[in-house]
Amino acid sequence: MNKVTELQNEALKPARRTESKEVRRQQLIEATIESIASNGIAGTTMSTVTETAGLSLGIVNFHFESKQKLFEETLVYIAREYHEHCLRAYEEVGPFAREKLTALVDAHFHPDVCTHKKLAVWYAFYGEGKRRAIYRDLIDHIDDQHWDIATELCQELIEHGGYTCPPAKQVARTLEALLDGIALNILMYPESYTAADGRKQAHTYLASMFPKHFEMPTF
Amino acid sequence: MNKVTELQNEALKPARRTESKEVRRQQLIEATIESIASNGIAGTTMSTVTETAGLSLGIVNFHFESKQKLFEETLVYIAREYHEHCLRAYEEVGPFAREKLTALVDAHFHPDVCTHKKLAVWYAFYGEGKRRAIYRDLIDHIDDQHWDIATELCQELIEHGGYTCPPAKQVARTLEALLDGIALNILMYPESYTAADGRKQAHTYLASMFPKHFEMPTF
Amino acid sequence: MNKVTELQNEALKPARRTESKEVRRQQLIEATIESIASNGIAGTTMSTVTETAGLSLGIVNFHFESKQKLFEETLVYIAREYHEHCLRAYEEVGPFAREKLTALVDAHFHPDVCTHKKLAVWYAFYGEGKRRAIYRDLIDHIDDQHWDIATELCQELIEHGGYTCPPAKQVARTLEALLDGIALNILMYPESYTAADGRKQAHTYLASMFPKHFEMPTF
Amino acid sequence: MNKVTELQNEALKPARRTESKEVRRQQLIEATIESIASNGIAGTTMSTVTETAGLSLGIVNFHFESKQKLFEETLVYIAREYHEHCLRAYEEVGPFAREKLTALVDAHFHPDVCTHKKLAVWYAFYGEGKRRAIYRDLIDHIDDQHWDIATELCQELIEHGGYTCPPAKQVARTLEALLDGIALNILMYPESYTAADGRKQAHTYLASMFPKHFEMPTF
DNA sequence: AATGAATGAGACTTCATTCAT
DNA sequence: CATGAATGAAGTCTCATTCAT
Repeated sequence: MNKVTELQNEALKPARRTESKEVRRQQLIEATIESIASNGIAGTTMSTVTETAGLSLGIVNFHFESKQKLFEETLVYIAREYHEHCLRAYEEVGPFAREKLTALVDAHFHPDVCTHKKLAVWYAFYGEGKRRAIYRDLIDHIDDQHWDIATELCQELIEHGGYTCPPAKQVARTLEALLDGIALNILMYPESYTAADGRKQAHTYLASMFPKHFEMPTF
Repeated sequence: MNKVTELQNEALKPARRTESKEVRRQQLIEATIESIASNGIAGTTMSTVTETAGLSLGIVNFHFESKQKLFEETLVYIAREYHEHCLRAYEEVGPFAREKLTALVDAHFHPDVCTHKKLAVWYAFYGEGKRRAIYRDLIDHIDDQHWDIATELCQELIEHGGYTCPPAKQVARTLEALLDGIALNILMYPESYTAADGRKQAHTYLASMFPKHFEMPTF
Repeated sequence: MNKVTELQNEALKPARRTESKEVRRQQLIEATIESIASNGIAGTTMSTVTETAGLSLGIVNFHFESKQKLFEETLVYIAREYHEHCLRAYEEVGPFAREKLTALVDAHFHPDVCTHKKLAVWYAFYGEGKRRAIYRDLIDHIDDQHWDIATELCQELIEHGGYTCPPAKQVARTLEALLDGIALNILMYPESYTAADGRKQAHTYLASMFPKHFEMPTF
Repeated sequence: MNKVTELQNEALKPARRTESKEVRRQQLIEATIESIASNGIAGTTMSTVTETAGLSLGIVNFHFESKQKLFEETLVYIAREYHEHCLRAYEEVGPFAREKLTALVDAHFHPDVCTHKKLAVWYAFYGEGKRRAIYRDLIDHIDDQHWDIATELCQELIEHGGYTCPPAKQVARTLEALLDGIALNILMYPESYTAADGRKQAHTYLASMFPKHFEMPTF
């Protein structure tokens, strides 16, 4: 029985009182994302999480050590999902640097990871002050790895296109910063600025830097 | 009596138990910034604020309606300071668009406004979920005005330089997003990425877009 | 089938998933003693008990009505064990009052009943306030019976030795109180004061009161 | 204004909303004693304490760091009161060892310190298992000092009376253990065994050991 | 104006008990 | 019989707000 069938069967059965530990953890993490997006970190309580999940108050401390641990695992979950999503996109397309960079940027704005909810969680943790160091350590290496890959691809493009532009490392860093800034726009102005807008803006930057490889979108 | 004279008089008098309302409010707002930067919004309490200010616990509710209001006024204070700082820079330099855009970007990274503490406050509010709408409304028009000015300046440069590039509005938006993304970097990696690094990166972007007007920094 | 045979058979069989009700109850009571000794009554939970017993959490409520009942049965178990142990000692030795009193005191300090763990349980219940009345009722008649026996033996010694001393009832009561106080010492200072020290101290009292019947220990 | 007058005036005034820190702490410690006596340690909650004190729930954590700290300070309070009470009795009477030992024993049973409530607290902490070590450390040196004083007095009596009896140290230890055992009796059987009974029993022991110095009570 | 003790709602967490498996 | 996930009441502690001083 494949996964999809399993999930369909699942839907037919009455809600099981006891789910597997992994299913419940997943359920709670998703409720946490939901709640952080709606209420912020300061406004997210054990109650908001469990009510969102439709479960009882005590269950979080049963599956997670504490609220703090739940938050950490939630951030790790989102970070890992994003990371794997991007890596997969990077690996499955090919073989040209142009294609790979496009895939990477498009992955960033893909509806699976660039949802309002998930962006809200990212920025909630960014703003967390005291705990920023903890959260940063959790996602540090992911940031680094993205930067490395982007640098490598930019380097290939620069060599191939004979561009006179800043070093690949700088271009990649600017690209990453731009993606972050765009994400903030999507988060803050969801009604007037969408993921599609963001994607177009990122492509505009690529076309500006590497005109021989990327086509400038029309405005 | 102007502000300087007032401060001088202040120094001559013994510390007054009862300061003017405005001085106290200012003092509390600065303590709030300090505390949000150190403890995050969730970790900022009336106690952390008043202890930072060296005042008594009860005083906040005397000078501000509530904690919520204190937070709002704190954000407004930072936003207004930033805004006026940028506007002044924009107005005092002249008359060329190149000069004004440089001034605007440099103002963004000026040590008065681009401190770790103040960036932390910005991003703390960005991450606040439920209250995001409130905070956004407070700073919306500031963002808009910045974008308008930047657009106008880019437009001038494009016309003057005869660039074939995306519309000025797009370039300006990308610039704004980039500045936001750079600020996040300064916030997250204060040890390895400074305001000076950020400024250089922003100038690199300008030099890439408008090579006839801006010199590419050396790397 | 007697108890020894039963235990031997037990060893030959593979560990049964379902033990007889009595074995499980015994196992849980012993785990309760262990846990109360380590964690106190306030720190003893269904989890600490079942973990100590190596069983699953839910099992207590299957074998005992409630936690409260488990506690009561645990106290009764210890009290009964102590009582039967003393009675047996009293009955098996003889026929002189001197021998019987010695046996009674020695039984009190016997390694089977005067363990740190079991003393801890006694005093845990003594300190239980609200529930003290309940627990007291459980062990009341045991205390009384001990006192009666000790009184009878002292009476015999007094008559036989022609001592001029307080009434037998008083001497017996003092002996009982002394045994309680000594037990507290063993509980509180396990490293510097052992059951053997306690036994010696009790014998010293007997030798002081009944010098013709008991030899004073040497110091 | 002496203390009594002050207290009377106090009673006439309406309950003050803000008392001095020391008064509140005292009030809360007394409520804690009350509650431990009624409910045991396991049954004593922040609610039972504050309700007994007629104050609001949050106040304990304002005056004490935690419940744990409140408990420790409560035990220290009772221990110190008892200790000072005994020392004062010992010092104020004189000059003979017989008088001093009498004073010491009588102090033990004095209505100020030998109340049912306070005994309940002592034994509640004795029975506390895991925390026993902490509490023991708090009262260790008091026990030691008592033992030292009693030993010294017994030594004097033995030398003066020319008794052939166990070493003074042993007699003193037995006396202390007896006092503990008697206290347990008072605690467990408050209706049939009073502090006066206990005092008489202790005196009986002294008269048995030192017949030339103490008169045997009549029965 | 300023202080800080007091309040009490609400947060996190624990845990006795239940019950589907 | 046994398991252990789930529940939810109750506990400890925090903290925004109030208000007597």
